[in-house]
Amino acid sequence: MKENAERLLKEAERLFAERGLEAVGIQEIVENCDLTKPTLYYYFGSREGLTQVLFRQGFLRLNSALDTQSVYEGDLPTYLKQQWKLWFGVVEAMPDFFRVALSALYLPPANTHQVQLKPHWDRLHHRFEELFTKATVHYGNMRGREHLLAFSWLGLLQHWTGAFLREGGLDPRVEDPILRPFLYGLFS
Amino acid sequence: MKENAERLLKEAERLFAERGLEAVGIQEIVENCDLTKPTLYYYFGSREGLTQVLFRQGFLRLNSALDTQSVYEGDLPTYLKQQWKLWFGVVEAMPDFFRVALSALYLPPANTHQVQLKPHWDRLHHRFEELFTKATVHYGNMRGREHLLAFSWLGLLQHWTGAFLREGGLDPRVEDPILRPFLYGLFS
DNA sequence: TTTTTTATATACCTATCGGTATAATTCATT
DNA sequence: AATGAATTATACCGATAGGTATATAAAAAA
Repeated sequence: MKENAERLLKEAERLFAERGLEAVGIQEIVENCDLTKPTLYYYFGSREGLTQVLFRQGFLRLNSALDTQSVYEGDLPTYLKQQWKLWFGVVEAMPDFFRVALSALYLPPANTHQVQLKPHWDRLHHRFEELFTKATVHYGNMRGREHLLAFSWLGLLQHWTGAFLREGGLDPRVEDPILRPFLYGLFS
Repeated sequence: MKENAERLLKEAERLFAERGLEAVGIQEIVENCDLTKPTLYYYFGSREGLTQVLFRQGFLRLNSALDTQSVYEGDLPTYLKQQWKLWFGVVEAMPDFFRVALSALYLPPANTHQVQLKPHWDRLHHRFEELFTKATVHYGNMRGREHLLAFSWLGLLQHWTGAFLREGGLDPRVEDPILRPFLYGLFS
């Protein structure tokens, strides 16, 4: 990607993270980059095109990071703990992206940004669901709850990502008291 | 409150819930009520005044509903289950309000609507924290975790409220698998 | 070197935003 | 009936929104 396109994308992400997706205009983005509107429209076509690229890149990086984890092999608690660490590693690496991605989490279905972001969150949910489905081979009692478990797991990650972003980090001592009840829930 | 003021408030809530707080203009609100802008400004002073009244009324009603629960008396799991039911009773009674209140949950701290809504969510968190603090009398092992537990409990409610609003309700059969791990977490 | 493609700027478009000065209307009180 | 307050409408404000027609500059290809 060309340098100015990246600068625009980076600055847009920064501003969106700072004040919200709908509170930042195109004008301000290009001004902060010492560029003009036609340049942004040359690269991204429209405002939606800009946010679309932003979301796609961010979730691609998140998914790639999760992909680095070796395949699940029978020890689900350990696997999830690793995934937790992996997740928050990415949050720490690109906090602005998560601020933006989270900001649209509960937007109404008819909202433009929700329309753009939902597929990405859904893919994550699907990914988790597949994990829990695979795990039913070893944890048969989970059968029939894969969807619910994936949704709860995603909720846990989202909720504590919000906390991470507000407080600039997560006290490592809370990891255990957070994860333990969820892991317990897998077996009961 | 005067009739037209209530109509405006109700219509604003509906539109905000449908498309998001920042995607709806004053003009559209008043038009849908067959009124004009000066009328809205006569009653609410400004756009922020309108949303402020909206949030205040909604959270007042939520808190009032939670207040109907008798004081905690030593059986925390039962108390929380009741509170869960109470909460989702309110969600069902005023879904649009929760759509709006949730939509700003993860907005950046500098965002206007986040600024307006955060105090209300904080008050809820505070309320829950007090509950868990009281409960440490009977559940000493919770001591020192009151803040974390209140935050987790709030997160659980928010997450599943989102699900409720998307799907138009919550399968009562999921209540137990959701609550059980959290309640377990209280003791470990 | 000429031509073509890529990249950026100037200057403008229409629509809408939140908000208001002013006037008219409605309504209760006297 | 006259008065004064409460309520609503007409018509406007400046600012900014997203977006673009057109020209120009820079770089690559011929």
